[in-house]
Amino acid sequence: MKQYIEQLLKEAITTLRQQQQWSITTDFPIQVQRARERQHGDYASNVALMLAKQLKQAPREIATALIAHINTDSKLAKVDIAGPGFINFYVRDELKQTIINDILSAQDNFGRCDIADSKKLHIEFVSANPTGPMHVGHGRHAAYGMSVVNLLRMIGYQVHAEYYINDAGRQMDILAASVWLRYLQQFDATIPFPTNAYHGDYVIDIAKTLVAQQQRRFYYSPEEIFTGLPNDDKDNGDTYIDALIAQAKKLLAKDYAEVHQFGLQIILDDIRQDLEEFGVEFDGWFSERTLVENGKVEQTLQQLQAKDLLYRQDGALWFKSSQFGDEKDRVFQRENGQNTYFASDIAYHLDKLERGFERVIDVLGADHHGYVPRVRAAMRALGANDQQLDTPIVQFAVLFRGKQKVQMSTRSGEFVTLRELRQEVGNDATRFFYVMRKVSQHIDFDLELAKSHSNENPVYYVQYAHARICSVFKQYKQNQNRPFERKIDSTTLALLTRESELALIDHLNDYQDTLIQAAQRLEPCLLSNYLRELAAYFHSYYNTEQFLVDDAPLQQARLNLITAVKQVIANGLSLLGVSAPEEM
RNA sequence: GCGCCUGUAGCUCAUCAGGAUAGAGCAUCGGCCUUCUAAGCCGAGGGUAGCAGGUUCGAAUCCUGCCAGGCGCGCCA
Repeated sequence: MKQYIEQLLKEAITTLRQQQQWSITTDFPIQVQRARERQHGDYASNVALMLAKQLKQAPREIATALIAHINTDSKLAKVDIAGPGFINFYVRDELKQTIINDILSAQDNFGRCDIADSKKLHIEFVSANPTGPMHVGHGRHAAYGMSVVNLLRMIGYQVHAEYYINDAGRQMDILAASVWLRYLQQFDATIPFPTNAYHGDYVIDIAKTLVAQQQRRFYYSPEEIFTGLPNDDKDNGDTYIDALIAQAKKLLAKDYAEVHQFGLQIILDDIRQDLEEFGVEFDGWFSERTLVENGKVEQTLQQLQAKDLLYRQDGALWFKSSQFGDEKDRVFQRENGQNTYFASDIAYHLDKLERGFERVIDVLGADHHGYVPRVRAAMRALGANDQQLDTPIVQFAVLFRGKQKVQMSTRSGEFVTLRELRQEVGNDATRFFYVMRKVSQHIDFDLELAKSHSNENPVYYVQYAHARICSVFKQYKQNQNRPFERKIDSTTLALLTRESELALIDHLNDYQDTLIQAAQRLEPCLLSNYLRELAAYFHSYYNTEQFLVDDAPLQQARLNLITAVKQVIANGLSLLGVSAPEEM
């Protein structure tokens, strides 16, 4: 409808330009918005106000001229001028009411369109280091990313959702060393555990499993391990743990990879299962290590070298990212000959484009926002168009217990896992809560509050509307013999004339626009807000009108209206990964 | 110091790419269950939109400066 009105305005302007020589720029953005107040009609446009300056005419005059050239047809009841020069459009009720039939016939697919023209899109999210279980910070990424994926699919994108596994870096070596040390402790409890190793209990569990499977196969005596190492790690934890890793690699030799892989696999399986239970599913799991092993990183290096974009300084190999908008150059290869994480990430982004994706989205955490310019720089340097890349930044979800901020660090083992959060609050409330706010908003999540007042979570408000509608139909089935007719004719629909009914119908008409907006702006919160409003209109309707009335046609009309509402609630919630319960 | 994000009712947040009278929930107060689920509805109070300028017919929204909070600024990932 919005698009339709925009078209009408466009045509009117074109006509006026031809007839009266309106000298205005050709590509004039025409804004049509939903009118905020009912008395202002259904849609409003500010074109006249926008054109006033260019045309040097009073906005109301311009509006009058435009209205005279608008082809009002069967869709519009009235077009008029209001206030300083807004043009208000009133859509015929008959037309609005047809949305009910549209919803009832499209059902689960209601709202779907293909304005994205089936373009191939790659989205990467979560991609947490597989060094420990998912915590509540990752949860926000998972919930947000999955909802965005669902929304993008609704508007026609062919989406490939991917999890990038950082299985090649130093963090993974620290994990491997941590597992090994915990394993050794099973045989000799006096073996010290470094400050900078991974302290979480899950590492001990992994180590115990390793003992059960391999017995003493990876055991070395403390003398063998600690001779030559610094006495403790108090002064320089990083140097100490690196020395320990080197020692592990030396002693375990080929077995090191096995210990490394063992820890990685268990954690990755856990992450996968956790996400799956949370309703978050990826189409691909992409290993950083494969990029190294199949030479993609090396190829990238050569490409950069061929373009003379690498230079050596202080023993390291630097990429001239500052030539492409980054604030300074970045290290590609370290002095010790190892490639940086950034190196494989360039190769990864190149690989995404080579796979034929026309649009690439990296969902990043607020702590990685500084990373964006260098990725863009790399893309541009290698001849790609960085306009294809979107990088929504997810702000932190900070947990509170009462007034106390919960510190979180995977390394120290102090964190609330996503699993714990899900168990305490429930999947539905957790998913909804995470996407209720704009991604650019920090969220303060008070655990005590979430647990004690979980019924106050807005998700229940929306779900309750759905359950209430289901309950009406249970009642209906008990009292009526004839089956419920889902489709209805325009005469019956015309019976829906109450204020609360028209408000609901208007809101149903906005569903698709909401999906499009939410998908294009990568903001699922627009959908969650929409659903809360829809539920509010419904609850209000529920309290003012009776659905199961004696007047059969009216009952028919109302039951169809609420069926449509139920369908839209279910559709919207499912895009957010939230269930629509039949009773509560 | 530099960069990114944020600042709206007592609290948590909306305000749909600059629009018409800034709205919800929680909390407070007052109503509504012999009729479809009261996890609901109706109503009241509560606002200098951080502060100060600027652009505009029009600013919570855009620009500048300042203040406050979060996050970055590694040959970590």
